Amino acid sequence: MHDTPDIASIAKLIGDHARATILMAMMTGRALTATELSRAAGVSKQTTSSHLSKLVDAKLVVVEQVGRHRYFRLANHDVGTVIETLVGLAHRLGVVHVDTGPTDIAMRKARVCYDHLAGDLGVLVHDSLRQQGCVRGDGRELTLTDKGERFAEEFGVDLAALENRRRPLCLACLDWSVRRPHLAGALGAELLERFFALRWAARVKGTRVVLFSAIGERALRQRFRFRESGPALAR
Amino acid sequence: MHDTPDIASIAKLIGDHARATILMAMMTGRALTATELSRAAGVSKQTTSSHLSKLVDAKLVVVEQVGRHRYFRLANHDVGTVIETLVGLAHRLGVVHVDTGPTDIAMRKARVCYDHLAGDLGVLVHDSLRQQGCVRGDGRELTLTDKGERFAEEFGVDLAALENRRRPLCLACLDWSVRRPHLAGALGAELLERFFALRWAARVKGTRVVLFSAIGERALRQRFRFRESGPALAR
DNA sequence: TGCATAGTTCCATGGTAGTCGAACCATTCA
DNA sequence: TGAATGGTTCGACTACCATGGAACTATGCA
Repeated sequence: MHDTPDIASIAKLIGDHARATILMAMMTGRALTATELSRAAGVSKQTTSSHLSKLVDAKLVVVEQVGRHRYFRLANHDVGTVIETLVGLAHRLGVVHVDTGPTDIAMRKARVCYDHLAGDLGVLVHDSLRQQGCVRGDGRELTLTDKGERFAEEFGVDLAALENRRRPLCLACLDWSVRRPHLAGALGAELLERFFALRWAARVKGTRVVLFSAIGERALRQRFRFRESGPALAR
Repeated sequence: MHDTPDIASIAKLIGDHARATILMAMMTGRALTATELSRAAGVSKQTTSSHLSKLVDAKLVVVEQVGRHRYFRLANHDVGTVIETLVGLAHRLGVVHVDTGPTDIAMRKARVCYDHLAGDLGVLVHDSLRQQGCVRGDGRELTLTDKGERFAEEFGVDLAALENRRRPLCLACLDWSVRRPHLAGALGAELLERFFALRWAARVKGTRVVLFSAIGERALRQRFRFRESGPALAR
């Protein structure tokens, strides 16, 4: 009992305006980049970077690296609970609006992320496969189930060839516009190849946009049916 | 961003070691004098006075004047909730402020945590209720089962009255001597009241110790039977 | 390849806030 | 009335730390 929990050091971290705003912005559950957070907090990137490293050191926040982006989010539910009770105590309401990404609608809908499909449709594919029990897994690495193997083969993917490569077959890649995972890895890349081969979609030259034809999108949505509503939200 | 609840200024107040210790000392629910608090926090009276006036200004703490004494206590239950969640988070993160001092055996055995029972016996009550299927739940919030309701009514708790309050009925509060949860929330507080009413136990004046009589402890252990291995105590 | 962007580190600066000594006021009690 | 105790105010010292400018690394894109 003389081992008093050090609530002061935690509270001190929250007790700075910039950091509090950063944490509040993360309360949406979405992962945000340092730049977005710096805008939200209204301080420079250097300052934000310093704040974020403190929050990460204290394990209040975790970070996930995707290319040159680093996505930050609350480390666990307890952190959210603390913020929540603090907000309750402050008995006021307010939501921080953060500008998330480009306004290019086509980019948001479907684009290339390295070599696989990202954007709304990429997320749809991922969610569909997960919901149908084709892939499983909590973290970044996903496992392809038996059902998933059958699905892939039916779709014309040569799994044996893919497995020969060193590359992981299935990975969850965090989408920067939707902030929810889409399918990466060897299989993710191969699926995109199939979409092109089937003439469902084509790349728009000079950009990363993937343009689906009306027929192609309909075919995609049919193949990757999504039986409703709340896709288990990324945490 | 300018209308967001100002959680930073609140957290900043808690984010100082002396003030955090003061607030923790008040978690017993007792009103304490400035001098007592200065001893608890280990700072001078002037410093304590300055801290207290800040806490009062911010309405986290209220003061009651009695003669030349001024009794300070937490302003309301929300403040206690914030501290409680912070303690929970601190433990999850494993940050404890080690303060060398005599280990008071009585405190470890049974003490008041804000307004409910903590210590070995508090943990025993929690574990018993859980093992008998009276409460369920993984996180901080627990649910009272039908069986639990019957148990509480039999024990003389007026559940209907408790449910009328805003306060959550059952919460798991992490014990910082035993590192295991005990029962908090409205029911936790009410149970402690019953223990006092039944004359099983009494508070030791001026401390947070709850002293059970031999008869009282036997009665408690009988009522909250705990089948199987004793509480695995580290240390 | 060259350019733009994301993000970090280093550093100087200025403000804020925790601390206690000393003096002061208020209450109680002998 | 004087002494003791509870508690606050004032002022000075000090340490911490949030901040952004500048320079730097790394990644992605055309």
